[in-house]
Amino acid sequence: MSDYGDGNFMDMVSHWAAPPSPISDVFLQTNQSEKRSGLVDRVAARVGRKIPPLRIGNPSQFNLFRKPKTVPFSIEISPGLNQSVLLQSPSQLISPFSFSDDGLPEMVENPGDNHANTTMIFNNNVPHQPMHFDLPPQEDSFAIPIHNSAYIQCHVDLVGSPLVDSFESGVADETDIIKLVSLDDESKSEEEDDEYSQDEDTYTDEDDDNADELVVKPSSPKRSRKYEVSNMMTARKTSKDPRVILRMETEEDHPDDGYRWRKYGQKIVHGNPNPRSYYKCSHKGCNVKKQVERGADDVKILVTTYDGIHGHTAPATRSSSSSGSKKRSGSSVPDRLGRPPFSSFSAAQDVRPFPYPSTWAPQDMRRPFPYSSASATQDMRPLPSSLNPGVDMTHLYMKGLSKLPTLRVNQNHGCTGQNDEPRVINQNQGLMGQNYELKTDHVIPEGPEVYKGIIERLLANCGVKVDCKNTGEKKL
DNA sequence: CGTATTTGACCAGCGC
DNA sequence: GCGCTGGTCAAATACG
Repeated sequence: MSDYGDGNFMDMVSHWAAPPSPISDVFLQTNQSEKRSGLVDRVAARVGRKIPPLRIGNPSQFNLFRKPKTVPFSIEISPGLNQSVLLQSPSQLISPFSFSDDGLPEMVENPGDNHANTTMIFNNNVPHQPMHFDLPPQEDSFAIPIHNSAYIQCHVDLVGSPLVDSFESGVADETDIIKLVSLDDESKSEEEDDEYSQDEDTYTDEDDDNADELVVKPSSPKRSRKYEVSNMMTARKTSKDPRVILRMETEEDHPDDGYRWRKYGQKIVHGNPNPRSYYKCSHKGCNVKKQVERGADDVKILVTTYDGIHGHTAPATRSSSSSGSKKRSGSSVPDRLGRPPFSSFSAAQDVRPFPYPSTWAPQDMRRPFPYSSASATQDMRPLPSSLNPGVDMTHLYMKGLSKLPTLRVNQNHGCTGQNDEPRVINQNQGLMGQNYELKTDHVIPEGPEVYKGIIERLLANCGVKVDCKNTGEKKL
């Protein structure tokens, strides 16, 4: 990817908006880029640092994302925007399948907000039509292995002055930057670059031959690529279930998402020294699976891939949801670094070098590791993350909500059992970005709701309607 | 003893 | 057909 240099947000914005394109035009037309310009400065001033640039996935980071034919789209979320924001403002979640008739997102401002607060409203009434949209130039792109996938990158910086806690009322979206990223595999991306440098017309996409597959076809020069994306519903060829990929920065190897999982396998996959763990939902009859692995280049990043939708409610108790184990994955014991059990968001930890031996190259890449990535007590890998190892999705949710003035609520709601921090909720903003009356009995979504909300809204933005009720059915 | 994890083996898909 | 790879199975093992 291009280097956004000093991390200045405007570098990214200009980079993004530079080539004339439908999306960039929209941005410019709505003057949002200008507003954001000021926003960035204000936010940066508040947090005492520059807004980090959007990160475009490093193709070498996740071998998970290598297969070119399985590239739908990618969404990256800037620091300060996490799962909770998706729940609060799902309209911010962009899908290339959710554009209006002209293929463009409709930009609006949230009402009742003095700050520039751009969200995107999509017209989902455009089924099964090829859509054209321009994407920001990608110099690093990567593939997601299954069609109908969403990719979320959540940076959760809890060190020092947590970004999400640094904002004032009503500015929940100031740094909520979502970026569509075209996906492709590393090698192909490189090839594209070469070809673009020569003659864009020479580009051919092997996926073009497959009408059933989602096609992300560059058809314009590198700096202003136009992509054609077939409808998602017809793109679903190889995946039976919707797949959502979550990327988040956390030390915990198996963050609690509210469901109980049984680990059934672990394997080293090509291109990633970190093992991938395979989990199945422990609920009887539920076929939801997930894969958890660390990024190849950045072990701070935990990549969780969910396959399918739970057709049941989450277990009543969440304490056992983390791997479902009694102790192995629990955080009540010192972690692999010998650190004390998780109790709260803590100060920064030293960044530690990742101690994989450089010469380590097992003949059989499958199971060279004597540890389980899902077992914090057994997995002795030090992780160079500064995050507290006990962060789970509920915590992320809470941290996200805490962007706005906080309100103590009944701690019985969504108690994780992992810390005693008072639960806080967003006073001013509801789940849909609407203003709420101040209430004191808001139920804080628990892990299942967080997870479900993310999944549902991801899929909803992809044009997939999901029914997560107890019927066990799902509508696609 | 029940439950969950570990891990070697196996299978299927894909590319050559 | 063969090898590679990702995904899964299931017996052994670990733990409370």
